[in-house]
Amino acid sequence: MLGERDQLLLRKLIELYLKEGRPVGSRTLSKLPEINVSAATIRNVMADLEERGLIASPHTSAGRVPTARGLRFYVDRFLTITPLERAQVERLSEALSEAGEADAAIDQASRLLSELSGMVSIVRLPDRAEERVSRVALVPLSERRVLVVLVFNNQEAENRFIELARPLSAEQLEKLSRFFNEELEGLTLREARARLVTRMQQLHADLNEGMRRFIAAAEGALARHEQEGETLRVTGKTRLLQYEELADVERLRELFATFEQQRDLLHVLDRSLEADGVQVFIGRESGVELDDDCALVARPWSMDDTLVGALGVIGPARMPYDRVIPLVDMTGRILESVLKKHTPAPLNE
Amino acid sequence: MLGERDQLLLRKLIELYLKEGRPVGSRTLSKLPEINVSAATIRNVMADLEERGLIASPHTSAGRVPTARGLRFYVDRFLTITPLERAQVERLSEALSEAGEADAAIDQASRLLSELSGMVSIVRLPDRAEERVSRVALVPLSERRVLVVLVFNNQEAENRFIELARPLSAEQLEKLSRFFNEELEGLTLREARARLVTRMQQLHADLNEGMRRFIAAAEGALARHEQEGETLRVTGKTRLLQYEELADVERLRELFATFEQQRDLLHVLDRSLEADGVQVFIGRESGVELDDDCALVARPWSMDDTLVGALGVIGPARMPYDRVIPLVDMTGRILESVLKKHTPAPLNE
DNA sequence: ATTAGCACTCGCCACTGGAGAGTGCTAACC
DNA sequence: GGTTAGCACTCTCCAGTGGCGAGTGCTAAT
Repeated sequence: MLGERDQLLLRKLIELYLKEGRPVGSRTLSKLPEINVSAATIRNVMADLEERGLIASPHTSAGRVPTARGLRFYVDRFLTITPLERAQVERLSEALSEAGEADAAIDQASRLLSELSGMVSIVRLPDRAEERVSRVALVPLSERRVLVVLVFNNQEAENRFIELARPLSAEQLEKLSRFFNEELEGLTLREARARLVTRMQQLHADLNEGMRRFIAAAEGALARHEQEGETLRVTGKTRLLQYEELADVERLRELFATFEQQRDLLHVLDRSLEADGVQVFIGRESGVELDDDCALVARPWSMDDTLVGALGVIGPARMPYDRVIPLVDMTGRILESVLKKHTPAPLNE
Repeated sequence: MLGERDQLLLRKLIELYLKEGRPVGSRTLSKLPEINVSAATIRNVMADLEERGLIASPHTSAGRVPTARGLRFYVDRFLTITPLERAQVERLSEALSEAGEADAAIDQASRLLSELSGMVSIVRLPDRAEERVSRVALVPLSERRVLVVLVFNNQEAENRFIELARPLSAEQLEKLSRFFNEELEGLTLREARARLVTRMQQLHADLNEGMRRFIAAAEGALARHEQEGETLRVTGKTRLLQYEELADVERLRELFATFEQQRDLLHVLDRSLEADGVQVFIGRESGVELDDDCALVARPWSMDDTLVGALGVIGPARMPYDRVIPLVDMTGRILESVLKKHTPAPLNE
């Protein structure tokens, strides 16, 4: 176990390091008002802390720097979180409510998260293929062109254009429209597609050529989304340039490569889904190819009590956790509350 | 005027520089098979070229490097353009046609432009507020919620959700739908908004409270787009990290800042609208805060014979112009042809 | 007009030595 | 026995040095 004094020293060392970004020496620490022992004593303590893997010295004569493990210890035991400033909370609320669609709200969340933290934000998007269709509308545009509007959860819509081999009459469209709404409502995109395929076979006799073709085309249009699969939004990569500890082109390149390779990032975010509330991953802890002096602060978010995504920021391990953690938390909360606003309600027809 | 031999030397120097990226010395040039004069003579010529501002030496003993002006001269006089490889053309065609909506096609163009050139691509988007509404559809979602679908040029659609203070009947919606389609078809978003305001006043007596409110809400929803104003898409910033000549964090930061500040970029792109065909801006020529060793290759693009945007790439001034120019040109052409595919046609109702 | 020759300049690199910061160890102290 | 002062040691950082290679400008000869 760590003694009282050892903990105090570790804490002060880390706080200084977070503030200054440079290795902290025994002399510097000994001058702090809270600390009444001499530099020599501190050196002894430091040797202990180093042995336990909590701090390390970059080289023989350069003071100590907290290791990932040290930072972990700090975050778990010492950190006191400053509540978010009201101005920031209001800014977040406003920006997210103003955005009309869910997608726009998520976009705003990502942008603000990056701006307010000064780091890179990552947001895992809900899988559109898992959202439930609440309404389908067919809009005839010309003889041979129809717009299919898919509405999800009554709060988000997607458009698909369909080119017809031959014209459809207004009645046929009307019939198709009823068909789609009856068959697909409440299904996920994935299920909807499967249903269309099945029904096409069952109803083969009842449908004429044109309608069959249309349904087939619609099924193809539904499929489009699956391959797109943009499931992660990364915003503000540029901001990393301003951190001295990363001011190395080679390093930056690696980091950026990690961002492009979204697979790894997804994996970490998935891990953050396991717990609720904000989680902090420091250095390699995350399992990603993240440098030991990078950290990720993430939080899952849900729609209608189902986890659908996660959001967070990535930055240097030396970040102001006391401000970043509440920021991520609050952004998640606000996003959730905004997306909850429009719960599906029955349609009066 | 430059003599025959001087031009040959300038040309060879630039070609070597473009290939190797290092300053080119007189000895190196003298060894080329095309060149039958000695290094000393070349040195004399070089002194002349330097006086004319076509080349410069980074320092006393480092060979010569073309200046922005020299590159300009090269591009205008010497450059022979390699036609684009068929594989690339096909890749572009396919990717752009597959994308259903215009927006997605533009997105693809931007992505591919960046990927194939290995540099940053920029695309100026058509101003949505200037596109013509071809159809408006109202989709009731619940008692108090309606989805408004705006279709532009029959090939792109946008969704707006409207929250009603009080429910509207199916007949009222039907009436509103006819009203919108009759009033707004063929107008730009901007005009449409103005029209709504005028008509509201004229028809005040004929409309009931609920319908008035709805129209007012619709007018507000139309307005939303104007403030958004994302008019520029920049893709592939990360790629700049790989160029040695920019391998300096300070430099990169400045460049990235230029990209964020879209105003300047827009300005250059606007200049490229003046001429038709591909244009090359080298260094400060562009008027942007671009480093002297950056260049922009851009081309306007149009829909239905009206200029609506521009697209291009930004990269180091030392770029393979012979490949980049046809790439930008072809991407523009293909984009235009894809967007032309669906010309508005009368609706059979 | 062209060329060979030569002194000169400059960037690059490896090496050097001194200053500053911080450590570990030891011996003295309370 | 924990704490402290003292001291030798180590390492980074920086400025200065000198040799090497590349390339130039000038001059004198062709």
